[in-house]
Amino acid sequence: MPQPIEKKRKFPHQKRAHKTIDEILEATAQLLERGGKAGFTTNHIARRAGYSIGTLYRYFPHKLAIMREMADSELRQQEAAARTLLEGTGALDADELIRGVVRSILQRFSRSRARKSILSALIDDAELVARTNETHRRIMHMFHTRLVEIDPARFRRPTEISCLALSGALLGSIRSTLFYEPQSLKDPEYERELVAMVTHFVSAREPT
Amino acid sequence: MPQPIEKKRKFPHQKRAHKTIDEILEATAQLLERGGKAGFTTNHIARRAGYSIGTLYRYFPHKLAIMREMADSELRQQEAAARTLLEGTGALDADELIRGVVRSILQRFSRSRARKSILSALIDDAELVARTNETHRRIMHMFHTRLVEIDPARFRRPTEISCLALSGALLGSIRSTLFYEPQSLKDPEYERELVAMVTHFVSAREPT
Amino acid sequence: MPQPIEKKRKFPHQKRAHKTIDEILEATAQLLERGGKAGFTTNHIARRAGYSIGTLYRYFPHKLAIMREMADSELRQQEAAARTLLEGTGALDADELIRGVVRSILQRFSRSRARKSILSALIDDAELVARTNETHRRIMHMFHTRLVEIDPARFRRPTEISCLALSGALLGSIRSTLFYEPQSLKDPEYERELVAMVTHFVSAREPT
Amino acid sequence: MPQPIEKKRKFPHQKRAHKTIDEILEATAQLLERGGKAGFTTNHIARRAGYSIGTLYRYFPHKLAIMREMADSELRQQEAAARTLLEGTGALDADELIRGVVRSILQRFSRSRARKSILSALIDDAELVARTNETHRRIMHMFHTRLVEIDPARFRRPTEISCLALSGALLGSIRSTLFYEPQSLKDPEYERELVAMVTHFVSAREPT
DNA sequence: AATGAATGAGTCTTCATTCAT
DNA sequence: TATGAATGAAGACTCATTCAT
Repeated sequence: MPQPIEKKRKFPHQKRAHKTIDEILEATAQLLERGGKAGFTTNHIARRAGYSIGTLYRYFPHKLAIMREMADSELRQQEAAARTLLEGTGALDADELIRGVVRSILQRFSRSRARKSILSALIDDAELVARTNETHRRIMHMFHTRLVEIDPARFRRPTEISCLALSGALLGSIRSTLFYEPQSLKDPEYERELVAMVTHFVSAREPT
Repeated sequence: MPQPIEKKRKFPHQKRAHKTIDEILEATAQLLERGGKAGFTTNHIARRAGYSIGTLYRYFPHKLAIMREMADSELRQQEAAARTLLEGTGALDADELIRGVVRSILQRFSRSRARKSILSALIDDAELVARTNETHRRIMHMFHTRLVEIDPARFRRPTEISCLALSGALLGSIRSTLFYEPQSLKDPEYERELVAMVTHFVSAREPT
Repeated sequence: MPQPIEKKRKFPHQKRAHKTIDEILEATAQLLERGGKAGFTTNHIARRAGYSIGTLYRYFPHKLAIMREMADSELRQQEAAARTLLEGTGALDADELIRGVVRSILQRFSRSRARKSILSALIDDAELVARTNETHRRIMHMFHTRLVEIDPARFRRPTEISCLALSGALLGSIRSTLFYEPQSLKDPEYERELVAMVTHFVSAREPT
Repeated sequence: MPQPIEKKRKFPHQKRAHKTIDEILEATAQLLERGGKAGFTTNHIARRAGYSIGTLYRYFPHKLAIMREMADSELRQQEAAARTLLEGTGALDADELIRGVVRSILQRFSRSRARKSILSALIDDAELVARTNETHRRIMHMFHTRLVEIDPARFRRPTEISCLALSGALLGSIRSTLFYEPQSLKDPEYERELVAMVTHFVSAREPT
């Protein structure tokens, strides 16, 4: 899957277009869900969405654009969920917040089996990988900053690198578990492990 | 110990086969290193290895088998490196050991850019993903066990799930950094972050 | 006089159809002018003309019909220009007339870069090629006949074949220059070459 | 037909390769001959050549390359024929030489009906058009120069522009006749017309 | 055993044309 | 009458794999 230049597709008056686009994205997710990247072709997507291949290309300039839209949508949802959590919990204490974050991410991943395939599809597209990591890092930064606000003595200050390491660790752990032992994603012990890891990670370090 | 794959690995060695197989694997690695998945075809591999495509198919039944052999070889090396570290450092204290582990993994990843492509190329193969995760978990278990031996009071006991979480976190963080900010892999601060994370992860937990 | 094509051209004019048809033809010409055959699609034509693709197909049964109408219109203009030249210059001497013809054709070609694309787009259509050649031959015949009227002693009589050869030579030379060295089209020396060629061609031959 | 970048195809030991290539080119010519550009697809070419589409792409990096090879081969033959004529006729007088040139070109065109389609296929490819025109111009220059050698008093000196005009006129006339009235190509009167045209064209001009 | 020419199913993408609204 | 969403046949090109030599 190369990365052609973006072309313009003029969109009709956003009404029925949205429906078609959503159906195409839905079909893409379904297709990715079963079978992964095998058989993941534009023709299959179109067929499953109930449209012709021509229609698919009316709304997306190329295959990669479909995946990008999926991923962007996912990232938007993740960021929105993070903000909601942060705003709705002004009163929460730090531990509850940490638990909330971990749980929120875990739920998101254990809910949709498609994510797994999306992730694997993503991996070919450098731009998407970058966008994803950047978003995750930003979310982690938001949380970590909030924790410091809540209890400046207990938590260390976030840095670029600490957020990189943390988001990588948290998401990476979830990702590999998703592939390897998806059922563990719902195991309370697994959640506890992650919470502990995050907690220690963001805590102020005693000089070693 | 490379051998023709999926021929039930009859005997340990098969004379000159070794050499050919190694050269094919080497060519595969090189090809993946520059160019990633683009242009990564069986014909290219054969050509670069200095053999004909027909010869390549004498030693590997299909492309996936080459990838699997590569990955297996990599995993074998990783496990061997881990054992060496563990054995050669009987006298090391716990902190040194942790630092040694992290450093060893970091070096392995920052050395070869090929791993990145290999990772993405392999992610489609469920069996390989499983094998990889299993190995990493086993390695983590070995280390964690050793730590407990060194200082039973300071470290908690490893569990299946804790090793899963830890290996996912450690490797996942490195993986996403590799894709997103490969230069950070050599940043001492990044190493410190990982060391701290691992240290806390394996430490006995104070009641929260 | 554009009309819906291949509907047997019932009546000379059909109210507002004229305007739409002209706009479509104009859009076609513009599109061909920039970009040539690349991106030259019915949808682009319709969009640029400010109509929907459906509307375009109300006025033209298929893409080829648009091209034909364009070409026909061009031929009609060429023939009209030729007649104007012939009528308006009753007093001109023969050499002036020849120069006038050559200059008129050259100007027509160097004015619009679209002709180049039109030419190449039409070359597949045997009927159009025939129509074009026939028209050019007819025009040449008109001129040659007039020259004989002006000075029967100096000029030989036109024949079917001589007009074919002459129109082919004149237009062919211009055509290849248009493709290969368009700037030469405005070079006075080039014009002189053509004038000389035509002059000799239509002159009475001394016995060789 | 876009113009992708040339890729490299490593050629096997020129033995059987040549055969396959020739068969592909032959099939291309045949296909172009009947049906012109309609149905002129890579798959058709391969099928007609008796090979699979994959084989075709083993020898040609893309469709355009096939046509370029055809055209180049044609041009090479034309130039070779011209040189042969020039060398073999050191003793010929000027008129015989002119007649020889015209006749040689006419024969070449009336022999192969494929040329017609090649020409039309060519027209999309700016590079080929340029190459073709350049070759024709060069050939004309060779002839014109020789004529001056034979009889410096009778013939004017060739210039860049005169050769452009002449080759355009000669080939252009033939081209349009080929499309429009191919049978005239064998008409002695048509040949005489062309000979006269060329003769006058290269003759020294009396001051007008 | 080695070679590499040949295969062809499968992939993405385009675009003229139709037709329900 | 106008619209534009939808269609789908068709085309260029790739690449894992086979097999005659």
